[in-house]
Amino acid sequence: MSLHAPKLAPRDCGDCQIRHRAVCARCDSDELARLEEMKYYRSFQAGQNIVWSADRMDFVGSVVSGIATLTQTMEDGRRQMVGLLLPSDFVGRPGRAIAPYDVTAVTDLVMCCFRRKPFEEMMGTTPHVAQRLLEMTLDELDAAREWMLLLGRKTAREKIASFLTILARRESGLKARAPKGQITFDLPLTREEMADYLGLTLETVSRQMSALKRDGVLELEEKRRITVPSFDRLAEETGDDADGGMLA
Amino acid sequence: MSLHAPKLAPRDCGDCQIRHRAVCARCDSDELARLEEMKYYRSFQAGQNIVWSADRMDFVGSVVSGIATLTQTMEDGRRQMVGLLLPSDFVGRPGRAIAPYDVTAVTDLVMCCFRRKPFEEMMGTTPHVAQRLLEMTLDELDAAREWMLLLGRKTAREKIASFLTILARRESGLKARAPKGQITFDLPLTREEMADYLGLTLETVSRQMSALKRDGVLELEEKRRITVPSFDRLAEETGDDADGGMLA
DNA sequence: TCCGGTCTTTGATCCGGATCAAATGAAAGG
DNA sequence: CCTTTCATTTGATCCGGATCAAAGACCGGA
Repeated sequence: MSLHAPKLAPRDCGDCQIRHRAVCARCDSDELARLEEMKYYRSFQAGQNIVWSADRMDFVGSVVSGIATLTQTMEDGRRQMVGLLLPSDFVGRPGRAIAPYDVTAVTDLVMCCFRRKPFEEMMGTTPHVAQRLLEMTLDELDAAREWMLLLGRKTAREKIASFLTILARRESGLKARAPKGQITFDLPLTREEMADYLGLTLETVSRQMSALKRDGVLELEEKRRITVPSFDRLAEETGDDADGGMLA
Repeated sequence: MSLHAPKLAPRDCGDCQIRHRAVCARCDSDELARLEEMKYYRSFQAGQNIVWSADRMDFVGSVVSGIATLTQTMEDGRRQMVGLLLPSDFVGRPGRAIAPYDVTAVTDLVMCCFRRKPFEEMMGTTPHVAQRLLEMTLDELDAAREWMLLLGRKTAREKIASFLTILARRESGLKARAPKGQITFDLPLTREEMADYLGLTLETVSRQMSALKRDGVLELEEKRRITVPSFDRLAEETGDDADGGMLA
């Protein structure tokens, strides 16, 4: 709930870059200045809920650091993660007050926010901001549909491999289509959270991780730190065609 | 491929209403006239492919009559439907030339189309069109995420019930939240297509339909014509909370 | 009317992943 | 250092839905 002032001068700080890239790649300096005035920071603790399903969500923004998830839950407690927010990802629904899912910080998290109403007003006067948001939403929709294929048709092993492929790709340079060679990265999620993302149980996730390790597809120094000796070898396990799945 | 002239005067025809509702709820008459000039019609036969995955898609538009599907396919033939297009639904990706899925007519189909390029240009000059498209895309995204919950966590019986609930709701007045009493409608899809939508096999779909019939949740006069004696009874089977799942 | 094809139902069996259960490991606090 | 707690691994068993197989049901065409 607390509002945090940026720690660096606006024009220099990395956060602004992120905000700028996420929201508008083409703002002129006037618009940039208006965005600059509007923005504020919010911090959340690991495990803290940011928005509850069916609650009002009066801001939009992007993740500066940390990880957040979008989840849907059934009455009896069955959960399905429907989105994973990594640094530079955008959250929020311009034009929508109510989110149909929970947003939760899974690690300590800092977000760069804009109040929804004034942001929407700016959207009405600067057409390319609306177009940029449309682009981002289409990207999310593509990702969601790719995920539907995973949830509906892939085996447990393919699901794990697909998930790790996305993380590995993200780690080795933003959006690099098919990274080469060895990649090391941290797992941001517990086995249970991975299970919720992949439509599995935590035991199955654990077993399949062990199996992939046994088969030399990955190495686990610590439980949450992964090395993939060969990205291509991992990608073969996803069931996607060779050029690599998550095409946007 | 053929272009079809509208059968009625533009201002009177039902197609225009559909197009108008789908694309822009707030056009003034100048913009309406521009849209009117741009639009054309295309017909497709049942089973015909409209766009292939990874092919260019040089138009956007809305379904006038008939049913189309969006599907993703893995190399080995596993298929997952990622969208179902009913009359008045919008298709197309302004700003995107390439679709990452197949679009297929499952019945004979008529679409009201606009060429993508000029449509995009109009989007740039009339901000509320971009906003309208953003709204529609957010709706699709919500639906996709709801579907992720279904694919990842629901039982076969719940999947079928959820699917029928959507059709029943759609049948009894567009977007009516929770229709009352008895509803009769046609199944637009074969058992196999339903299976591809729900992440099941056609045998499981058939068995669960039989089970729901045996339990009095639905009646099957013909194989593809369904009567739901009580919408609420059906909704109970979906696993969603009482107010009815697919909240937008 | 019969025939061939497609869609659908139903039965029998199998298997991948869920469930139940227990042990191990690793970090946090007294 | 020991206890507590939580994440993870691993084992044993079960079950829902997949797979394999066969038999209707329906339709259009000869």
